[in-house]
Amino acid sequence: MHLLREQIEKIISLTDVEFDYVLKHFTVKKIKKHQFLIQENEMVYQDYFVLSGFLKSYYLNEEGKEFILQFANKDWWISDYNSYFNQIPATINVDCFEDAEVLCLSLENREKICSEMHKMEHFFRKKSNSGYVALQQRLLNLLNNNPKERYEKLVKQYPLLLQKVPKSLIASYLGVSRETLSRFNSKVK
Amino acid sequence: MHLLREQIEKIISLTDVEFDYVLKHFTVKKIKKHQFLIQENEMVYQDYFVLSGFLKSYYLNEEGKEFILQFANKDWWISDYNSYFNQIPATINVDCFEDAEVLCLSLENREKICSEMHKMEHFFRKKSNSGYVALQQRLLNLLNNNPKERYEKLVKQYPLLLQKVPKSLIASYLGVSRETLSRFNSKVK
DNA sequence: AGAAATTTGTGATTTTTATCACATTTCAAA
DNA sequence: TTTGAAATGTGATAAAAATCACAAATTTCT
Repeated sequence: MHLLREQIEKIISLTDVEFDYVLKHFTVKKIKKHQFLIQENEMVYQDYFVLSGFLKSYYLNEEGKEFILQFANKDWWISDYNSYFNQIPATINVDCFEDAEVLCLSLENREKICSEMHKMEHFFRKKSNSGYVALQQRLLNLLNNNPKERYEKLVKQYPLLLQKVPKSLIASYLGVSRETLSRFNSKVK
Repeated sequence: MHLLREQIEKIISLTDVEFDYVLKHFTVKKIKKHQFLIQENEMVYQDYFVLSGFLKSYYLNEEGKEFILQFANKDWWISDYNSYFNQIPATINVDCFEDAEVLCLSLENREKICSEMHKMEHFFRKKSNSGYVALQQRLLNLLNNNPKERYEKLVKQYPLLLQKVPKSLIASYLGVSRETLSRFNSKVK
């Protein structure tokens, strides 16, 4: 079954016709490594559903230091949601670090299918609720745990991430310097 | 106009009859200072919309250290959303630090009005989206800025909060020790 | 395959912030 | 109004993590 349909049907059920109709509101895009989907200061017209590959969203501060907001592979959504929802220029970047294929959903199309299909509005509400809860967990983890504990939790939760993603990016996701993170591996008690 | 209606009508419009119907799904509750709305390990049956007073949600770690997730006064919603949405025991606490009056919305009633009124599902989706974006901003602020910068941003964004809320709670919201935060006031060069 | 670029590991040092200790002030309740 | 409890300020010290510097390893590109 289509990856997107699988995700949607975890929350609501759709007939073939309905799913085809939903899918018609997406466009497909292929991106190569190092290519940008979203760049700072530009408008954000799409939310992206990842079919394959690996992407990241990140903020670049004044000194050029990178802070990872999110990684996304198969079955994840990624965008600059502040810019997308509020139609203001992006403050974060989204780029590809492993050739990817994504489905693009414009804000107009999102609102269109939400207003035409109550079920789909329900789906997106549920997704948003889950996203909120997940972000809150991450915030709490950041406040409550020290870098080593955060790293260990991440390893436990997403062991495969460590294979795919350079350590320096993991560090910037966890809010630690790459050197500090590197020392955790050697000093494994 | 009713405080809740005002908030809802910023996103959708309701007739008097419709609003009354929505409101019927809430119950009113008055709480006194130091009273709990949600306690760790207990089930969370309600989401709370604040009519007046001041509440906070926080996580208590093993050593008894408190991490503030959220403050809430008039016009804000507060709960343990992970527990509420997923019907699992609470991991955070919500208590009152200034006598308050809240509207309580059970998960069943929330889902009921969402399924009966497409408009209300739309409202809650939009609220959830905004909440997600706000949390993401806070996360980024935490990753990117040092304690002093975080404090200054907070003062700028919510100047009145500083009057109402003890400094030690502000510190724990910002993820800093109260001593470090206290030194910012003196050393305002 | 070989060169160049990127990523990673590790020591030495500095900086930042937490922690501990205690005095002072403010607040709340009897 | 007194009395105890909370909250706040501040110094001294300790601990954690960042930064800097450079070598080694790995990946990527041609």
